[in-house]
Amino acid sequence: MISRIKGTNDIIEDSKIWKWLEEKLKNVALNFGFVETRTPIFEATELFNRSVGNETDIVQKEMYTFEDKGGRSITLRPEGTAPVMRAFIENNLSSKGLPQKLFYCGPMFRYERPQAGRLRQFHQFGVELIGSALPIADAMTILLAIEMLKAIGLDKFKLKINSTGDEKCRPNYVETLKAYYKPFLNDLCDDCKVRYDRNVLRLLDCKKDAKYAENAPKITGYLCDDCKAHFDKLKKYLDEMEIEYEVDPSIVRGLDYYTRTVFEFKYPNLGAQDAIGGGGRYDNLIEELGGSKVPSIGFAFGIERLILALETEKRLPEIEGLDIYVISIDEDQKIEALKIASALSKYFKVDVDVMGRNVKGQFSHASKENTRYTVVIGEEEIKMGLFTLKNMKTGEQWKVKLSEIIKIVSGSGEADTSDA
RNA sequence: GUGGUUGUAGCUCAAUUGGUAGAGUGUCGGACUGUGGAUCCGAAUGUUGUGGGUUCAAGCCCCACCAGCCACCCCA
Repeated sequence: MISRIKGTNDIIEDSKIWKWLEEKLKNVALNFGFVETRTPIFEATELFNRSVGNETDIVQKEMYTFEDKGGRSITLRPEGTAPVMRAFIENNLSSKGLPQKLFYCGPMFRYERPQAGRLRQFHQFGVELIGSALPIADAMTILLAIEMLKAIGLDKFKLKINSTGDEKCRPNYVETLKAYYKPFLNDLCDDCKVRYDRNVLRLLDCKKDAKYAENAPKITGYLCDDCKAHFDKLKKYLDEMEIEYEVDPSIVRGLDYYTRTVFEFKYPNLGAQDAIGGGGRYDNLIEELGGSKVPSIGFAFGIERLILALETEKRLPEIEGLDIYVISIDEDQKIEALKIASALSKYFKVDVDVMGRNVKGQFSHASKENTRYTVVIGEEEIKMGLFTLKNMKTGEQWKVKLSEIIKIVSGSGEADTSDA
């Protein structure tokens, strides 16, 4: 037997839940004026090296990179923002006016050790608000994310925000942090020794060396005036919208392109993989990718993690069953049943027997499929020109015409004939 | 990538010191030859994750690999 690749999933029965979830998220985004984008699943490796950052874990060890037959280096996208920004530049979207409000939904790939809530192919729903440097754009983005969580019935999330500064103030902070950590350098874990040179900010969220991070200088104390004003204003906006949040200086994010605002949504009882979504501002990314300077902000949710959260909350939607199952008594009525089902399928979700089950078996199957009504066709019905319609919940049944079936099942009429 | 743990029917799990693999549930059928969800009866389904090894004999012991889970790392 050939089995699926480690860290991937077949979504079969759950596809109904996925569809429900994606529709909900999509509708919120559409109602806020966002437009769906679909960019390729693979991109030039260079795109991620330059945007996500050469020193990040994603680029260093998690990318699915290969050479195609033309000798080009290709990478399966590990995240959604860089491809969308590439498309923004390539399609000259800024000429259509700013802001551009885009969303995307699809698979991402990272080569990591799988565990619950962490897969090698996983799915993200992401939103990008492109073109504004104002804190009101941050507020709108975060509001949108919260509206989405509420729309699917998740309300126990924790919003954590932080500011990582910009090119003016971050270098100072990095120096300050290095100076602080220097005396402990030999005591730090091996990972942190490497991080010290590569990306000192990462030291802050190391669990092993948390004791040093506690007393480390906080970036919020080292922001330049502009960054501080931006952050203060965002907090004020969130307060005014009565959005609860926690300022968490350890939120650094693992992608290099973030500037100023970063945020994460955590959800309780999900184990170690409890971040259901996250995002931030990226004011220099488009410029770094060869476009003009277009400040932007965005975020992404992990679909699998949202579903895990819904499971822990027991908030998964009830999957609707069939409206009508058309039952044939004998072989003779099989084709008639199919014709009737076909006519009814214009209005309802319908099914007929293709397994040659007897009457009892067909009822039983209809029941198992959560069917609302059954229509029975036998010799008797064909002779009378009427069908037997049965309400599977109440057990009531009537002899009715086809037009009557449509009325009753669609809920716009009661049966006007009785006895069966 | 590191450490730990688990893998038996579609699903949940049994199987004594190593001695020919079982139950519940689900599926299908019958009791009920035109009526489901209740009850009773019956049937089918396994290379015990894969491949080696030890042994008269391996689901059980040993090795390797694969996969899941937990934690690290990191993030969605």
